[in-house]
Amino acid sequence: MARQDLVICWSVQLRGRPMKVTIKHVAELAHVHSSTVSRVYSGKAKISAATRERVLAAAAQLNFHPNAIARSLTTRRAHVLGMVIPYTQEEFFLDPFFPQVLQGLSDVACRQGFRLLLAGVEDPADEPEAVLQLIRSQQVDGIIVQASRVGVDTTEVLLAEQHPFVLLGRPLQDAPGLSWVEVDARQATLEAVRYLAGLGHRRIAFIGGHPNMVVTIDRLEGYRQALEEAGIPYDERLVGYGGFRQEGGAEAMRRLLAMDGSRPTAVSAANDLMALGAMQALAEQGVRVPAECSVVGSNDSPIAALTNPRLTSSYAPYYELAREAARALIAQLEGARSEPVKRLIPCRLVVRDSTAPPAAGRAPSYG
Amino acid sequence: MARQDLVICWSVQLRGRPMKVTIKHVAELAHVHSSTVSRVYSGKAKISAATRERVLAAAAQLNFHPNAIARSLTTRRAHVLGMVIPYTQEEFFLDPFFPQVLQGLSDVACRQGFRLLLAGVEDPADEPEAVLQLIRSQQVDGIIVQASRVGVDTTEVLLAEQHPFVLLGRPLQDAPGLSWVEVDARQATLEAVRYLAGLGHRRIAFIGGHPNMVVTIDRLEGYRQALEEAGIPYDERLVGYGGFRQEGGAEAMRRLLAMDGSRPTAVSAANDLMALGAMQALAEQGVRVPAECSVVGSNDSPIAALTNPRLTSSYAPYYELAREAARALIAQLEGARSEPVKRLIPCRLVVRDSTAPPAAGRAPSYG
DNA sequence: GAATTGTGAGCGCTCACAATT
DNA sequence: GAATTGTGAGCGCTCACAATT
Repeated sequence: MARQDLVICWSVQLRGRPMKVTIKHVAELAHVHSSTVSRVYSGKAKISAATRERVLAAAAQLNFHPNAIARSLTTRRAHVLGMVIPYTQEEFFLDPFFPQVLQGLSDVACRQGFRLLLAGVEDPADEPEAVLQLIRSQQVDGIIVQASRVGVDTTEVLLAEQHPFVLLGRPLQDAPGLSWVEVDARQATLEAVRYLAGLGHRRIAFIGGHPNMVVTIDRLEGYRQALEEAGIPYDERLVGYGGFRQEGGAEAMRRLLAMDGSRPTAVSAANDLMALGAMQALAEQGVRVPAECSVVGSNDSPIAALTNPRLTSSYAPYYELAREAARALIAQLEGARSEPVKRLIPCRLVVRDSTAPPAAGRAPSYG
Repeated sequence: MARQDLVICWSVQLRGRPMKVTIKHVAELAHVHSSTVSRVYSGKAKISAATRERVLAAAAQLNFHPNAIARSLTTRRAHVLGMVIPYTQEEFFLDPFFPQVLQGLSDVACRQGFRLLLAGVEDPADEPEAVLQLIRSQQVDGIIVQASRVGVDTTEVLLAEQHPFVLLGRPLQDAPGLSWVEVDARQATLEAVRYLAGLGHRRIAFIGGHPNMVVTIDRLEGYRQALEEAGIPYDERLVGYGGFRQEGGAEAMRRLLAMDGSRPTAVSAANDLMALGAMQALAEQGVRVPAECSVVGSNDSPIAALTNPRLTSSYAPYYELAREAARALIAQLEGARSEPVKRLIPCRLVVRDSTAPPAAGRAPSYG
């Protein structure tokens, strides 16, 4: 190893930064043209074994490593997928959504030779702007956009400017060119409530996150469909919202418990934190779970198996969701004219100990 | 808005990819030289108000956005911090460590104009190689390296090649030039065990993660120090390892419970999952927590407040840790010759319901 | 003629220096 | 002379084409 050479190279400075070994230095040492060195590293061109070896030997001697930035500039491909993350939003990092999505994205991206660029935004209101800036800067070839965090106007600009992107979440308004992937929240809530009805419950409450979110609309649709199937009339007093937080779930549950005489005997919550909040509120009032009230969560976060009683919850395959998103995005990047992907991934109810048939003694009253 | 112009621009293709609007197009339209446009966007140079306006108007008309890749190539700065993530390691994504670290990194990075590049590795054994490749490719200006995941050889290469990097975690072997940040696991365990001893416990067990990890060595040191302070002799039979997983914690606890006559009355675990596993094993054997055995976790993950009984745990400030790491890394990048940072961040014991004085009836026997 | 290698413009910026007002 | 703008080489690669064996 020519340590000496390296030190000499490093001591050369340009604009205050150390000069790096380039393809030209390698070419010189190997007595070939720089394009030949380029061919060895780009992989696709055919190079004689002898030349390749000479080049690689020279590269090793000089400790040469190709500059990905320079390559990106000429190929117009960064091999990077982008995502904007609202780093001030605590709940974003508490939810299993975030780590599972990043794991799924890394997985597919890495296998296909892509990396992930995360751009933080302090103010969630800046998220649409950050998305546009990131993709326009050409640092990323495509971008994963969280549908619930940008408006229709942003997706319109992305489409108009022909940027490759995939929405994580179903958009409020679909459009022909839009690609999106989402967990099937409607089906998840449908199955959860259907399961509760099947156990014999007739007064089943629903605790959603934020009323205006698409996922909430979807869940509510599943809820109503399950009621209809079971011949249970819809009662809007049994619907509450907890903002996806534990305390919000507890408050919603307290309001539900305040309706004496027509209290629910079961509740389906839009995430596990709110379900835990509901369990907490039930415990406060001395209502036993599941004997006197069944509770079902959503998304099946790791905590669901650790609570007491262990929480029945519908598993949301966020990992798989992210993998689909990355696949769809890379397909857009590689494929000439690929069809937009619009995909709902099914959830699966995981039955544990927080659900049981209604107590015989507590006959539900029909509104 | 010259939509028409845009469409014309886009229709121009180069090597199969759409031709983007560049600084030259803007210069032409604004009747200035391209370097003037560059000055407007680079910010630092002084430009007359009139020229700036003309340039910005032209840029807006053409929907121009600077190419960050090209800028990086000339300035030799990507304004990106890198990190390698082992995406096949389930526990990595289950632990609060990962989301909290990413939140902290995003926070500091974003405020300083940096982004985060994540490079996935399938096989954890490839992590050192991936770290070197990422930083050598010049896609990132500096890199956050997880100390427990690379060897001394990797840090030596990073130092020798003068790459800016900060270790997340205390290295096995420190070196003069190394910068690292770590949560003070020794102090955390010291306080936890000191607290248990203060409650009157004399047979206190310790459940570590993996025996060979630096963090485990640190915790064990804190454990022994606390015992010494309390005048309790060290008994190696009271030390077990659970691999940071719930089931591992349960198994370690079962082994501890098998020592009849000299069972521990308290246990300190190196993370909350193992503490929960221990609680599960205790429940299996009908040992009540905390009445008959106290349990302390580590890191204070969100689940700690949700278990039954709620878990006493030492809070590990991973968010702050990541912020320190990012700050130290950016300081290296900006500062000429900054001192290496070697920083232990204190943890804080959060007392909840899983700890109590030992039961009077169960007199501990002294090994 | 087929396989391999050389040639040199170009990717879209920035910066030192020169020229202009 | 001070403030602003133009000039053009250069960052480190790749790719179409030409030249060579």
